[in-house]
Amino acid sequence: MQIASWNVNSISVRLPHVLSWLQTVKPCHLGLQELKVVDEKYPYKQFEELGYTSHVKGEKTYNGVAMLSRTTTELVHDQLLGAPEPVQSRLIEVLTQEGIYILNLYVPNGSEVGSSKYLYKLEWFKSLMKFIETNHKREDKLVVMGDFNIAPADIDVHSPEEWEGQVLVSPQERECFQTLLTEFGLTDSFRHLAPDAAQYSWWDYRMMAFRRNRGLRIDHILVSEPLLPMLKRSWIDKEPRKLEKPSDHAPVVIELEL
DNA sequence: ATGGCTCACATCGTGAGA
Repeated sequence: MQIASWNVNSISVRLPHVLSWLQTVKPCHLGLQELKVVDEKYPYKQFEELGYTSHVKGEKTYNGVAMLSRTTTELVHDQLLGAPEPVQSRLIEVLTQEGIYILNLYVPNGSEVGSSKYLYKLEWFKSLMKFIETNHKREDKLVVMGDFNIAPADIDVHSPEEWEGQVLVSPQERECFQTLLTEFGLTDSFRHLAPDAAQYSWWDYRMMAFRRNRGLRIDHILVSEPLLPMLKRSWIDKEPRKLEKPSDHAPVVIELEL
């Protein structure tokens, strides 16, 4: 069973890419981030024609997340209770028929270290920890995935010296990420299966960053302890990033053997 | 060198993203 995550940077603009990618990879579940549409403008029908039903938490202009599945899933949560103001559409959680909880996240970007948006990001992350603590046990089959807007280590950064101290790589953000892993027994699936791989999931639109492979690995799929023995593959699919008018993020995928 | 792309909008410059 394949589970994937993709920040599409506007579902309206990226719909052809997402439809094409679904037909090629055929994941069982796909979490999207940065829909940038209200629910009413979400393309439910086009996905249904490919056999995918959607749970959607949209928002005007910014943010917005969705979970697409080939099998029926139960919507468990579509908001982060206790999140700082202003409330934004950044979390959606479903329960699959196999009893796997999939928590799909769009973590705030943080703008600049020390800015009010950076503080919002840290507060949001604290709320996320409380949310998971409240709603899950370590024994749960739990996938926490999405755009974390955090590159966990220097190996996840094309030029660590250029990025040192910047947002996405700051020690505080990295500490948040590591605490999330240790508190709930979660494993970074990509890093677990490829301890030394320098691969990225996001490249700036500017300065030909993709062609020069100047990227960061900030999109992640974390799995809980009960799921770890089932984890067979984890990869980042750079193909859609090569297309015309791409998202700046690539899809990330795991394969579980149930 | 503080830009560089891309997206949405009570759009045609601005805020936001990362």
